[in-house]
This record gives sequence, structure tokens and C-alpha cells, in this order.
Amino acid sequence: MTKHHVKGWQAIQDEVLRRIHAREWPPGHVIPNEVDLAQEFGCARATVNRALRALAEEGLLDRRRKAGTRVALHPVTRATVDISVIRQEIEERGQHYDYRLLACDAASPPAPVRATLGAGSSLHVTALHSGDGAPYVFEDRWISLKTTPDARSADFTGISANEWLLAHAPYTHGDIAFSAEAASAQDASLLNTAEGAPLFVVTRTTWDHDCAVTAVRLAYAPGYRIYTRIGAQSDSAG
Amino acid sequence: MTKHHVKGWQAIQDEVLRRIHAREWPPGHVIPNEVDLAQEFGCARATVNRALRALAEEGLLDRRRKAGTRVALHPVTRATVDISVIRQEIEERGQHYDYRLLACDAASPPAPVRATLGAGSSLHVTALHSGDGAPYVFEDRWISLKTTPDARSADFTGISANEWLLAHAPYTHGDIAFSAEAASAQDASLLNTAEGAPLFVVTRTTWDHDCAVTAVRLAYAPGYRIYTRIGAQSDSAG
DNA sequence: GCAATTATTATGTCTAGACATAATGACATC
DNA sequence: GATGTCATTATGTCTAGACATAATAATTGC
Repeated sequence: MTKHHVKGWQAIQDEVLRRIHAREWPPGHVIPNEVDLAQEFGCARATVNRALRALAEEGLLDRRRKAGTRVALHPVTRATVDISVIRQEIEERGQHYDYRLLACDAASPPAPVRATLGAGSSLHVTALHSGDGAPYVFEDRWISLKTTPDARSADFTGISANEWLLAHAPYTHGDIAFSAEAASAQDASLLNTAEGAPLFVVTRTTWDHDCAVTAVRLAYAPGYRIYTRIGAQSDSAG
Repeated sequence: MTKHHVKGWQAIQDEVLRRIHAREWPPGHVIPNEVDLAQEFGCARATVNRALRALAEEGLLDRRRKAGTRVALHPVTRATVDISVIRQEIEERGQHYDYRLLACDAASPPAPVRATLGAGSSLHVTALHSGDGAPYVFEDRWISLKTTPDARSADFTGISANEWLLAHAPYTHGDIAFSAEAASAQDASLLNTAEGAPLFVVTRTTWDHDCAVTAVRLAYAPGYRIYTRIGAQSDSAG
């Protein structure tokens, strides 16, 4: 009844969401087509399209040409995780950022890294990022000197490889993996914890078109968590 | 011949991406406005808008009314993680799904859970999901009987609480946290590992408007990883 | 000089209509 | 029965123009 006086595609999105939540349109149900909905809501089809597309991008609706739009059967919740620059991440927690370069040598990477980064010479950079003096994350990075030769002459004592690459080495895509690992002896001593302690580890490889740019392992100090939210729509539903 | 003969907003997105990667438009640079770009590309402004909006949603561009559109200074990589139903997740790995209910009792949840779920009576459901006979994830869930009274009479031996809730208890939003935890004695015996082993843990709370529906802790067997990709066709640097 | 008002500007969104594209279903053919 | 063709249908996208909105810049008033 209480029709939102809010106009626009978000109002339509809200109403569609309401019908899904209220089970008027249960999972698997094929909802009316855009033309009919446009007529019902008294708006242009493009406006309905905008609303439904947004919901489909979040995984709530399945849309297929000709087949129509249906409520997702297994609502694969699509959570978006923001991975910012480490310095920024620490400063956003209101802590003082501190960075210490541990080593920076040209070397031949171990087999698993060499498999993705290529056989060419690489730069091995290790560093520790801290917040208010407490170790925060241990960065263990390999940089391909074939794709990023400038890295050889870069000075990673003043700026972290994390940030230097951002400014100097563009990339097109990358893979990320989140996992839990037992702290190695090195991890433990740097992060001030016990060997074998469970660490949250982020492994990332970034590519510029076909060439791998860098591969990094970020081992976070115990207690680290990644938070995210799902379905944080512009609710206003009630 | 970087010019794709593909027409449409994706072609514009590709060209904008190329200019960003080629540092023709370096980070912080204010790019031409939509009207000018539309004229340059020989299309309607709405088409440029579609392309730039998509890039802004991925965090590559910062857009502000009147101020214009600029290349993001600190490109936060926005990785989207798909969290599907556990059964589906196992079956997608080509494994045979097996589910075993461990316990299902009305009880008073511990303080941390009670803080979010409320003081009302709750249902405590624990279960083990396996793939090809090997333990995959231990589900430890609390369901609010105030918001979902039907759960009391549900039979969780045949269907997991994970799936039952999806079909019977709608939710509007939720929080998720990823972390690494040491296996408790219970975790260890169920997941067939050693006590203290590093486990990947997902903690999730879902809400229907203002009322918490369920809180769950999913402890995955050692070796579990979450993979995701960034910039499959776009995205940032770092 | 400083604050309040007004003008300007770029994005945000909507409309009505059009053609493109993919997937389905029916029909016809071998 | 199996297969190929064609019409149908719903979404995907584009256009040209319009008004809304927010944030900045310019101007005015004190």
C-alpha cells in the first residue's frame, strides 16, 4: 500500500526486492517481462531494465534473453571485498603506519612462483607493514624484471613495493586467493607470534595483458579479518 | 589495431581502459566530460555514461557531479566473492556431496551470538558437509526462533539448515567476515585434522530488516581457499 | 574581508522509440 | 524419429532530447 513516493529506478528495485522477500515471487519464479512491468509501474522500459539489471548483477535475479527474468534459485551471494593499499588500510583504522624494508634482491623465484612469473630474472622484495608499532602484515613479493625493468632501480626503503607498483606498473587483471596458513618460522618472528599460528593469507598475482607483473603473498598478523556486507541495497523498504 | 570493430558501450569502456593503462590519463587526471566524449566517439551521451558508470562501479573512476570524472587515485581493488550454497560448492568441484546432522537443540546461545541474535530462544544446529567422503566444512549455526519459528519443526536431517533457510527464511542483508582460526578440539575431530591447525573460517549473520535471522560459523577443512579474479575486463592497479 | 546568494556545470536519471541478439518453440523436411 | 528452418519473444543496447541534482564558481551584500 504505502507506495514509496520516491521516484526512479531505485523505487522499482525496492518493490521488486519486496516481492522477492515477501515470497510473492518465490525462488525460481519467472517474473513479468520488462514491458509489462514498465506499464505496471508507469515508467519507460529502460527504467525497469536499469532496476532489474542492477539486481541481476548482485546475483538475485537470473536473466536470459527470450527465457525472461527469474528469481535466482540458489541466490549466490555476491560479496564485494575492497582491497586497498596497505598503508591506507592501516591509516583508516586510525593507526600510525610504519613500513620497514627487509630485503630486496634479484634472485630466481621458487618453482611455484616461477611457474606464473616466468623464468626471467625477478626481484624479491620482503617488507613488514606495521600499525602503531604492532606488526600488521608481512609482504613477500616477486616482481618480474622482464615486464617491469624499472623496479631494479627503484628504492623500496622509502615507498613500499605495494605502492610503487601502483604508480609505475599498470595492470589489466589479476587473481586473488584467500586462505589460512600456519605461520612459518619467518612469519612467526616477524609478526610476533608463535610458529604454526593460524594466519590469514592473501595471495595475489597481477597481469598486464599476457605478462605477469608481480606475485605477492601477504601474511596478516593473527586476528586479522576481512569484513564485508551483502545485500546492502539502498533499502528504505521500511 | 587496438581499435576493436565492436560497437557499443563496451568498446568505449575498452578505449577508456586503454588510455588509463597507457597513462594517457594518469591517476588523478580529470577526463573529458560525457558530452565531449560522446562527440569524440560519435555516440549518445547515455552510451558514454553507461561505460563510465561501469568503470566507476569497479572503483577505477571517481565521479562527482559538477567536479567531473577522474581516474581513481588509490584504486581499491574491488574483488567480488561468490558465496554459494555449500552443496552446490562441493558439487561444482565434481565431488559427491554428503551431509550429516550432528545436533539440533533449542538452547541459549553464548554471549557473542546472543548480542546479535537477541535474547529470545534460539535453535542450535551443527552439521558436517563432506565431499567424496572427506570432511569439507563444519557448520555451527544459531537460528532465531523469534524471527523464524518454523525452524523448530523443520527436519534438518534431510536438508541442511543452510538450504532450508534459503527456501524458508528470506533475508534482506547480512555481514560476512573471513578469518583464520586455530582448530578447536571439536573442529579438529570433525574435520579430521590436528587441534590448533589453521582453518579458514567464514562467520556470517543475516538479517531480515531489523531482526537477525541466523548466525553461522563455517569452519573449512585445511587447504580451503577462496579464489577470485579482478579486472576480468577492467579494474585497477596495485 | 567574509558570508550569503545566484549562476554554471557535469553527472544522474527518465522517456519513447528503435533495432540487435539470443534462445525458444513450432513447423516442415528428410 | 531426427534434423533443419523460421517466426516469436524477452532482454540488450542505442539514440536524442529533457529535466533533476549536487557541487563548484561567480557575484553580491554586509
